[in-house]
Amino acid sequence: MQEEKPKELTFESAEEIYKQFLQRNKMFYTRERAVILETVMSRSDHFSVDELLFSMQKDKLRVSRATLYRSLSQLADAGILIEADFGHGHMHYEVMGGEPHEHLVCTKCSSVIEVVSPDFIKSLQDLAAQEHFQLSSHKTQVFGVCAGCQKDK
Amino acid sequence: MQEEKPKELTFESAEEIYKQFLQRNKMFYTRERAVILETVMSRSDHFSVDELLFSMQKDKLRVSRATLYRSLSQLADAGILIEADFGHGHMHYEVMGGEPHEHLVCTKCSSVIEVVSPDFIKSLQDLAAQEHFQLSSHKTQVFGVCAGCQKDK
DNA sequence: CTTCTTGCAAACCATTTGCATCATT
DNA sequence: AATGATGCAAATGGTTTGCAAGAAG
Repeated sequence: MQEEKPKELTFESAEEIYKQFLQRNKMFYTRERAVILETVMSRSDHFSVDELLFSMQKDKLRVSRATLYRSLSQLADAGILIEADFGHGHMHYEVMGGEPHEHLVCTKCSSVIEVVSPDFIKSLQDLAAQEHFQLSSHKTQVFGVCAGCQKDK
Repeated sequence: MQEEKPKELTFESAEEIYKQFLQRNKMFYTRERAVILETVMSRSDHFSVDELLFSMQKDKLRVSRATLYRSLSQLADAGILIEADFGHGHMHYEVMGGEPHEHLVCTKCSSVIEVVSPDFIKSLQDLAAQEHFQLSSHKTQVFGVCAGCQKDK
């Protein structure tokens, strides 16, 4: 019994999931979609569309902004990415998998603190279960003021 | 000992808070701001800017959309309103006070379920305390799929 | 009278979309 | 071939802002 680790999503497994998702929806696995998937899977942070686009341009990988928007949204539907709205005026994405965690978003300095808290997740699940509400995988954001910003009053 | 009820915010108390807030920031308590405060305090739901604007127009209360945006944002700063982003493409507001509750937001049908859960709030507070993070008053939104939408697969 | 506000219209900005061209099956 | 995807530029839609005219202190 050693399977308690959350399944890390590799490029290969994600590619398989994506291909099946596309097939199921009668869509093609194009060059652009492959490049985007690869780039996305190489990141371990939260990124915005613009950050991703710039980093791809730096690597001479050319995709249009429109295609990037379209693909990221699909990848979220396919369960490979998580969309997170930190209230910064644009979406952020992160690769699904890894330790379940929460985002503490500072409304003053905009920083995002990741917290792993099984207790909190348990109570969140209990809350959802009570209402027969099917949680979207850790999309919960907690807003407030971080320790640093409390000092600089 | 009968003071366990959360303080309900009346128009009068809110007006006092607002006036002090304005004074502190060298701003005026104008006719428009009074009308907006009054309208806002008469609501017990979550409302969008447009909903508020339309309901005011129906009552022959004329304020520009710009002023409404400016005032609602102030009222949130003053602690009279809470801004809630349900991911519907526009902000929602609700009057501060009343039972602390959470919002379960259905990502399929866009409905918002209010849940009062002291256990959850306790664990949220614990989480914040651990990180010396000062919670913004119940601004946490929980996303998922509501019971109804799980049936209509 | 000085300072702050309002309303209007224009600006903003992230995201979406129509369409002609091109790629995948 | 037939269907779906891409890139571009234009559209969308909520929110913000510059500014001239009007209220509050």
